[in-house]
Amino acid sequence: MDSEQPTTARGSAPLRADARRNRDRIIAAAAQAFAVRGPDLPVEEIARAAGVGIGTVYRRFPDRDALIRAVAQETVRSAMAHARAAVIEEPTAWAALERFLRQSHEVRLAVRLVIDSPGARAAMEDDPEIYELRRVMLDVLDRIVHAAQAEGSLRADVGTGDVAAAFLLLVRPLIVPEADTAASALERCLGVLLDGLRASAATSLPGEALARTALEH
Amino acid sequence: MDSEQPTTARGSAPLRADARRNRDRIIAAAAQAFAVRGPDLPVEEIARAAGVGIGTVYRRFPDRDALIRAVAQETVRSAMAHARAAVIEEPTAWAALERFLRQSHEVRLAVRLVIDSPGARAAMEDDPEIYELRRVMLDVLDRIVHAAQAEGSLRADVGTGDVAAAFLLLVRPLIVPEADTAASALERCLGVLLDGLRASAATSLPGEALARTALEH
Amino acid sequence: MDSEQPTTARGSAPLRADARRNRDRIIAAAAQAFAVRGPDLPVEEIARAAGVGIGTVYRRFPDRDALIRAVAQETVRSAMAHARAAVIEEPTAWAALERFLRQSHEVRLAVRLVIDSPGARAAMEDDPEIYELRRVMLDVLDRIVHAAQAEGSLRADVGTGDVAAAFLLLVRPLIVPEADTAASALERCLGVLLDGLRASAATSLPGEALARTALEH
Amino acid sequence: MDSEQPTTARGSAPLRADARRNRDRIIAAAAQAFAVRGPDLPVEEIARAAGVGIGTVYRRFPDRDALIRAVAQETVRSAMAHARAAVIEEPTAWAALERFLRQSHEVRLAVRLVIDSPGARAAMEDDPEIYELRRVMLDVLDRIVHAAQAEGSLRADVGTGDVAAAFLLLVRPLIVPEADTAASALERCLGVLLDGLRASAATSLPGEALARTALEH
DNA sequence: AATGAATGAGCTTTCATTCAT
DNA sequence: GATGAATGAAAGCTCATTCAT
Repeated sequence: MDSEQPTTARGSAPLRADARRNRDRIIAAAAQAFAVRGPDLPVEEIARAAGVGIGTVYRRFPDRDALIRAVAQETVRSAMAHARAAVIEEPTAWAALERFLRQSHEVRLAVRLVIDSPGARAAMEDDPEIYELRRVMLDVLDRIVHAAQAEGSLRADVGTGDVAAAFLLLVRPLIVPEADTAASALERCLGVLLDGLRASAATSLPGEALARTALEH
Repeated sequence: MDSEQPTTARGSAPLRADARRNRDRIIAAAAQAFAVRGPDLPVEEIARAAGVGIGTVYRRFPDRDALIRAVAQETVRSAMAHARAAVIEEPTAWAALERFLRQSHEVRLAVRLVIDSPGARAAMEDDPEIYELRRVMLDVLDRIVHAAQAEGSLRADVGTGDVAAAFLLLVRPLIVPEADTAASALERCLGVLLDGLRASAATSLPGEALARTALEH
Repeated sequence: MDSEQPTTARGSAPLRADARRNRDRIIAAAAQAFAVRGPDLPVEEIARAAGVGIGTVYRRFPDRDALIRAVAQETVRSAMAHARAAVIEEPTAWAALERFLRQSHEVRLAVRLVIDSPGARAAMEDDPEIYELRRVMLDVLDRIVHAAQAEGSLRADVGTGDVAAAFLLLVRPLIVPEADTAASALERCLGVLLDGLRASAATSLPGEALARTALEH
Repeated sequence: MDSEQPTTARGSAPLRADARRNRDRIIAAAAQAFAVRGPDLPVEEIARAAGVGIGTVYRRFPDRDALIRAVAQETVRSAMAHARAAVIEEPTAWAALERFLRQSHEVRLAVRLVIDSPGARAAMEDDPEIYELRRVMLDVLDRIVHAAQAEGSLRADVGTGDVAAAFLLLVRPLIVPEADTAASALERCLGVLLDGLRASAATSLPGEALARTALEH
């Protein structure tokens, strides 16, 4: 489910081995770099981190935004895999939800870039693949939410959009003095949020439940 | 509580009335502009929005970072006022906490700039006034947290640092297709978080409670 | 007829004296540079030639094309003056035509850029001022052509478009080993062309007379 | 007159058949591409048009300029053939001259590249083969001019250099809104020029007749 | 003191050329 | 020998900052 053919294969001939290797390296370096320094760092930095010349980056990705989109796709792709695995493997919908929300660092970047990135916003405009990914992601979450409400574990007054929004809150890097602190702080905030999402904890919320459509284009 | 002396008074002579007016205008325009367009907009844009020449901006603030710091100070200053008012005016500590966390709108920019801005990070380095402000903010929150735990409304297994972290989560702008959606989504997320913070909702959280010191430098 | 107010005044406030001076310098340097090295030379070269920083060029002209357009306008403007003066001052329409075709070096550049530039083509697209100038230029020529045919000096089987085309032939720099040679070769070619344009020299030409409209957008 | 040895044969072994085929394809594609898109298009585009890899282009031609020179040679070579044919086949020297000047289409590119290209100028520097070709071309024209003057059809006050200059005027692409217009405008301009070159049309020209030597290096 | 013009470093992108496959 | 990937120098453009008016 991971080792498919050339990742962006879209009919174009599969890349030569070295090109493929470099492409992967670039995306990995970019993902890393975006995560650490935000989406505004010089492309040259990414090139250096990937150990390639800047020209190589531009041969593979027509411009900076294309690179961002590619990173987003690559990482969301794996986020999807995780999420679907969660649905299948976990015994309860609640557990799946918990796992979904606890998504890894990699997923964090993905979502940030795809759904939520302020800086990379423009990069996503009018990119059908991105829209598609967003839809797929919300689909998965939608299923989890409904199942969890059906089993009575998730409070009934939230919609898929609400949970997605909560997810978005958690997905941003929390900038605090110590990186370790950030990690555990996020873990704990997630815990609090989950406690707040339990059916048993529910007090009233303002407004209407947010449907998934609220976060689609 | 508003007409104190020139904010940056550092022993330097108080500004002439018109100079002071310009300074205020610039900060206001910058705050507005940062909120709308993010922290990356050109200084010249800020000048234009403030209705002054760019030279005037630079006469008042030695460089871009100084302006960012000033905006942060100004907004945090008012955040503090609100928070203290909350403590005094609200009948219960829980209500004060709720109000504190609900500060989102105005505080949002402040906190983003002071504690959380990745881009503006460097701007804050080694600025004693900023450290001071951060400390003050945590002080206020600390008091609220302890009081709320004392009155039994806030779960006992969270520390001031945890609440501050939760606050940080809420403080970021939520980027979704519709601006209105973002606002209500944040309101609702806050509701969920508050439900999760109630003593009654508590299940166990991973790790140790985060002390306020975890978020200080 | 030359020392009017700010040349591109379009409602925007008149430039400060130094800015105006630099603007003029830049246009002059650019005209010179374009004439010598074609329209593809680095903007930085122009800046250097004008004795200003590159930023100054970009402050005045949003991009390279805007600069080309400005040069074109500036020079065509003076071409117009010359042409109108020719109409008024010369005793016969033929003399005016001769003078028009004999246009100076400066005019050469102008026309090349406005009507004929292959490289700068895109720069002119959709620029209403350029269209306007082109129209005006053809207007002037149109009047001369008709008058010359009315007086019987210009052969009757050519249209304004034909004369304009001939003009275009002459307007390009003739690249030959010696610059002096180029100048006199052009003079002599013009002489031959004029001889061919006389009513008395006419043998038949292929196709229809070219109307001025053939060269308008 | 076509199947001579490899053009750049310089003592190096004749190319293998497939290599030769590639070489020809590349030159043809480059000629076409230069004609259509001007001399500034990327080498890679030429490679693509030729249906070969860019590496192959560089194996055949050490650099971009070598390719330009080769294109020039190839096209001038065929221009020469035409011109010589004109001399032989046409009944009068005037007819040969007319045909020579009308060569425009195919010759256009050649001459532009060889004698006249401002951009490709450097590419020609110090290339003995190019000098040779230029000389040959002027030789042919020289013979035509003298013959035409001997038969009394061509005005006596022009030299080979003058006619060559006129040729150069016609050889450039005429940039006008419609491509068709350009073609017929050039035809008509040629007609006018020819009328001006007739002995009968002659009025006086400025300066001295231009000898062929004026256009040699 | 205020203004806005000038500056130039820095980032994005292109493309001639080299080199691994 | 052919291919196309990688390279990096060069050019366009932006914007923080300085300085003349």
